[in-house]
Amino acid sequence: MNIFDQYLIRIKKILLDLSQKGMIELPNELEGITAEIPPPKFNCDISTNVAMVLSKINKKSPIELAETFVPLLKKDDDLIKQIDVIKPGFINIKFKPIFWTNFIKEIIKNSKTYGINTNEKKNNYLIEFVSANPTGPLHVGHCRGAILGDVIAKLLSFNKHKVTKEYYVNDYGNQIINFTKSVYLRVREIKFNEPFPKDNEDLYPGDYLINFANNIINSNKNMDFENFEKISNELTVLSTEEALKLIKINLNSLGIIHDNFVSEKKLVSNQEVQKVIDYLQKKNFIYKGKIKAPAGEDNDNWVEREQLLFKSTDFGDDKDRALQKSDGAWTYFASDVAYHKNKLDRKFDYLINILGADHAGYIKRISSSVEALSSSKVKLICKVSQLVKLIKDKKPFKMSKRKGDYITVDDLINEVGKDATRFIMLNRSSDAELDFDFDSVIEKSKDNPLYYVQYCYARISSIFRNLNIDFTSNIEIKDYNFEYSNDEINILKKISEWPKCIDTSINKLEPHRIPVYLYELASLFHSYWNLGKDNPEKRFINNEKKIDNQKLIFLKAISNVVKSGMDIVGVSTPEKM
RNA sequence: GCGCUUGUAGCUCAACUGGAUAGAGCGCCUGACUUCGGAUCAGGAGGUUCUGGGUUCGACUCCUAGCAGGCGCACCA
Repeated sequence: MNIFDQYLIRIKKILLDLSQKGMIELPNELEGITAEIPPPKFNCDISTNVAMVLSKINKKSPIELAETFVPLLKKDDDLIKQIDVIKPGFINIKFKPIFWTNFIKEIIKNSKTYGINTNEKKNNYLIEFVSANPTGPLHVGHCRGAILGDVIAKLLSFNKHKVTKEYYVNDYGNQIINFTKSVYLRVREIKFNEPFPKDNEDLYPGDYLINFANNIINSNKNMDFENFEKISNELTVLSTEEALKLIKINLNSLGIIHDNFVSEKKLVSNQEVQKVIDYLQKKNFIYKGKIKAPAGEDNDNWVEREQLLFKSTDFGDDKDRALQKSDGAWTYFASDVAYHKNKLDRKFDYLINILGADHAGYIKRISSSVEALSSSKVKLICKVSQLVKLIKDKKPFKMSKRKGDYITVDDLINEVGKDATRFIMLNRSSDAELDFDFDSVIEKSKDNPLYYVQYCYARISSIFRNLNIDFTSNIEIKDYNFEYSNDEINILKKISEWPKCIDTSINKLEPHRIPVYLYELASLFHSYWNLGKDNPEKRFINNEKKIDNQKLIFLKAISNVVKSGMDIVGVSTPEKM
């Protein structure tokens, strides 16, 4: 029920008809022709650029061309009140009120599916996000990408695509060795009273390691904690398990649940890395060579080494990338290539990765590897979530792991709450840096757009409460013999944009459009609500304490869309606030 | 030095895959509560969309050359 698509299809049909009759020239592709939402000032419901797009190829002025389309559009369509041709060549369509009665009838009947693009092919998606190192709790920096990934997944699911949410666990490599050592030293601190070396930069200083150590000691009474060499493998497993447990709790408090956790270590031990290297070697994407130092930096201690390299420059990367360290261990990149081979083997239609801004430089090489592995058949879509700039006391707040003064997901949820965190982190484009003003979010929560949208839903719910009508049940209206006023049609128009909003959000993977849309819808609703102050006719509940059918489903239609939208964002819609 | 990315009202941000006279919130000014919930609403002021060129019927959007901020540029992950 996307009215813009419906009319676009109708327009294209008219064009093909005309072209068959030889009355018009068409380009090979009709892509540029659109049915759009007109700016509010034009007092129309749908506009199309068809005449302007076709003007050149037909050697006619857009206005002239538009005039020939108008009667054809009007023909056999008695829902159209008026069609205007405006300045540059737009064709503006205005519907009769009965159109909107039909419209609301349709979307109430299909309230569960309204907004879903039913014409679109349904695909199988894999989305990898968060994938933070299993060395400690999540902090605010992880939050934005986590929410971005989760909402993209929700969006795709809403549109009936199949989605698998995955977390890649980097439980292999130097970081993990350092992490395990750190846990071990905390164990020694507890058991043998040896102070933890605070000044060693390789170690993880956070106090949470004390908890990890305690948990490990308590549940492994028979372990020989005296001898690190003996227990290091087991301790690594136990330590990363502790960290993952904490990370999962953090994710949960954000409302995020992954379907799979894929272990890097397992990929290595299953020889999957070795296999993928062999595979790429056969395809000539791997050679032994040296990497040059980057220009313009102090490279005094740069050592050129001959090592195994992947030819990512074949795909536009600025240098080839190392796969193996000098001690023979695989680089992070090598096992990630194996991981992506693993993804490809599972036959998804699309692979999506959500990365933090600090890993943006990594995109070229990993997407190169996917191209090489899939013979360019599968494209890896990488979405970067830009940094969150924390503001505290009106000043930027720098997090420092070493000092331990960083804000964790826990802190954030406790102070701001899950819903506000999700809504605010999502309320703007992920391409732009985000100012997250801690104080203003906490203190002046009234200014929070989340509450503005929730309040709209709560107000509608309060009407149902006052009328003793079950808000959550479906409403059946038999008599649709009514027409909506201009104020109401304004809101219905906004509701008609909902499927378009979903479409664009998915096609561009820009979920921030959802909260932005919801805010606009809520704003129209609040305006309408306040009209009732001066004009009792505009109130929902009349003097007899009853409500007209047309107003009842009008409210229902609005609340349905708000609910769908808030579900996608992953925040609650309380009936009372 | 190179790569990626951002630059829109005083501040924080939108702008529907290139559409029309660029929109919101905050802040500032003026107004609306014996109300279906004021966590709301109505109105006002505020713009050379960083700069210069180009493509186009049409550019905040695309190309190009700059400027400014952010991120990255080892065998870290």
